[in-house]
Amino acid sequence: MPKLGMEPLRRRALIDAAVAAIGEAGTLDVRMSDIAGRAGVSAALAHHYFGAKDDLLRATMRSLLADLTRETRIALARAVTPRQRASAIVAVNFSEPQFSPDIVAAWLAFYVEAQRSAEMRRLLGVYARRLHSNLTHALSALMPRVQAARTAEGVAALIDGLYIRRALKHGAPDPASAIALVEDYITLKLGRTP
Amino acid sequence: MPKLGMEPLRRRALIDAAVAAIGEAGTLDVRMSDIAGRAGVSAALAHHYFGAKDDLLRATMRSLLADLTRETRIALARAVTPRQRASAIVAVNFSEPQFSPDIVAAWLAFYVEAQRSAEMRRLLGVYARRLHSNLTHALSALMPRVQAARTAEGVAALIDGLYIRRALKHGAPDPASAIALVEDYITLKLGRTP
Amino acid sequence: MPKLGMEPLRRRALIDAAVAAIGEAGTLDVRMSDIAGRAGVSAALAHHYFGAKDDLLRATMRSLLADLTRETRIALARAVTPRQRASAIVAVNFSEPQFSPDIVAAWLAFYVEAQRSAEMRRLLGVYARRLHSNLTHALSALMPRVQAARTAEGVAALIDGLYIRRALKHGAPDPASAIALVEDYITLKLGRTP
Amino acid sequence: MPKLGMEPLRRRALIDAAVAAIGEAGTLDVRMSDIAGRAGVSAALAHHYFGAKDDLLRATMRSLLADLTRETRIALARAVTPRQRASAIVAVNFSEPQFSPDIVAAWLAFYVEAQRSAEMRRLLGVYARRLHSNLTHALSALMPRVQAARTAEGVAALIDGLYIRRALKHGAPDPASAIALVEDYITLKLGRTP
DNA sequence: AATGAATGAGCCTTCATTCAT
DNA sequence: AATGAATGAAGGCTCATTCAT
Repeated sequence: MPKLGMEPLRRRALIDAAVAAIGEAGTLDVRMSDIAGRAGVSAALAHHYFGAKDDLLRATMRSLLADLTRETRIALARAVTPRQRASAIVAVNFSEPQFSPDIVAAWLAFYVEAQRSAEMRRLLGVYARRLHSNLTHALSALMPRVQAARTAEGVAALIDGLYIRRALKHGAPDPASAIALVEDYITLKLGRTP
Repeated sequence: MPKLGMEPLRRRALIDAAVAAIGEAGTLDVRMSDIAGRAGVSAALAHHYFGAKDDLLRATMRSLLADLTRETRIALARAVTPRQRASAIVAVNFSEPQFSPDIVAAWLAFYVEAQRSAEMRRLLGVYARRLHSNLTHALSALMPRVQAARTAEGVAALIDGLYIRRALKHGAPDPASAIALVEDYITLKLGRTP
Repeated sequence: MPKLGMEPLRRRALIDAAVAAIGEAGTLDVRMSDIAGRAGVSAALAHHYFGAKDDLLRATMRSLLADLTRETRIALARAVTPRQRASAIVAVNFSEPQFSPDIVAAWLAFYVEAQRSAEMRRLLGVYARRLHSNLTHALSALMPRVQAARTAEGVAALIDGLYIRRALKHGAPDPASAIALVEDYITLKLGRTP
Repeated sequence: MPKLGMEPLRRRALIDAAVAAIGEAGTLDVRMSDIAGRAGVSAALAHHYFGAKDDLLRATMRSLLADLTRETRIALARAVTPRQRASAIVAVNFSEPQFSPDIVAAWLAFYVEAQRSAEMRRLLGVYARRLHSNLTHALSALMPRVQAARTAEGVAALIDGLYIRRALKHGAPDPASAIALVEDYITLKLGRTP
């Protein structure tokens, strides 16, 4: 009987290493051997478990999406009022580790890749629609539906903008002020103080 | 009898070709031979005029920045009131050809590269600070300086976010609705300020 | 409590799997893991029993040779007259499973490998000399020895040629017409000899 | 003006080098860098001119086929009687450089590859059909058409068989005795002494 | 007896860059 | 001024082989 059960551990380690490598480099253009090295294994093993580099990258992106989805679900479950639901969605996007420089940079790298890869585009599209849908749903209780959808777009754009600025350290928004900026926007749209 | 005065023409053609190639690919990871081919010359000539690929890329980015700077200067010169100045800055960022898909994608590509290249980071920093300064200056006539700076940050983030969403076709904002979104934000901030 | 007596079973299964894999691929360039998989075991086990890939291939070739040798011996034992002996040798080469596409393709693959491997060359040489010797011996009773040797060469060349054409499906000779072709050749040579 | 006109020279040199490398190795499994090295250039240049390894191999096979086709055409043009035409076809297949060990081994390697590559199979099929057609046509003037076709098959099989035996040095047929063997077969089928 | 785990070596391929003309 | 020719360096991927259990 050989050493057993390494596969899930290695897959996890390789995906984590990929996030770290991509986040640090700010691009998907990292070497398989770098990723593998960070995970403490050979490049050959990465290929053994994932096939080609693209497969590992796809798995990595799915992992990022899954993390965000899970965190969002948890945060939404805690929220009671519609306003709290909207705030919960915003908060998750700027919470640790989602808003850590590496994760943010990795997100940006996948965004860029989505311009070329249909699969990446599809995955990001799913996330974008869910974010929009969640926001619109929460805000619809507080304003007309059309207004809610429009506000959701503004919030989504703000989140993306703050992400890219975080990645580039332009005005390097810290989580608290990022949240404050978006909350302020929502509050203004609601037309009353929180 | 060599053709004289070709240098400026070739440099311009190569830079334009670089913008087109990068914009189409959505990344700086395009071949020198592709760029040169679009400009109708050989890759060797591109090296002759620019040295290394990095040099051509830097020149290309400077060109994008110069275009935006020039357009901004022109638009600001036309504006009379502070409110018009703010709107002018916003409008330029969403006017043709700045907000065309290729230009937007090229911007995004350079943003990403800035994570690695100090020179790119410096160039983008100059632009970011100028945008922020211009906005803050215009808005300071309409609200307290601290509020103005804060609003400028929001506007900048919105612009970046709308750019990335344009590049990815997430909600694919058209110029008019993008401008409306940002103008709405400014108007809200103004109305709430006093 | 390890299973006992598995070795001969595994070796046989692996050799059979090698023949099948090589025959299907038409080359020795098949993966150890493919061969092992066909035998229902891991690649590591194949190494355990055979050492290196080359060793397994050599054993596989010996197996093919042994099969052919055995069949030839049986067929020759049944033959009574010299003419029958010649026909028996021919018939064996085109009988099942010797002339089945996979076996034929495997033979061809080993032929090719013999250009590089001295051991393969030696093994094939033994078989070639025995074929020639058997044919010459049978035909010597019917024609002068020199003529018999020459005819044996023609028969051997025909057999090789029909094998390669079978492997490539050039004119895709079926067993019956292949035999007819070679028998016709022998008959012609016999009729002309006296 | 750069150094010009190297392309046809390099392509020719690379194809010749490929034939030599393949002929020596007895397989298509040779390194691009080996082929390029024999041609006195880098592997990168081979890719520059041919694209992928497969493309170079296809071009190499086409070259072998073209050589044989050309030689056959020349030889047929010289022949007067049908019997001479048949002999001419045979003679070409065993003439220099067609029957030189390297060329023969290269042919064999491509034969083997044809089991996997549809393109190779197609190319070889064209050649096989032309050989058969040429032979049948020549022999049809001397015997019934059905007999002629059957004899052509025998001749083709003999040629293939003698090629493979040449490649493997089994009985290592020299050109003269190879021709004699095939001519003898044709003569026997014609039913009369030459 | 048997295998999952793991890797080193090797090859194809790409591409920026240089050079001679 | 311009380019075809040419290459070195680098990265992805495959596969036989070894090892610990």
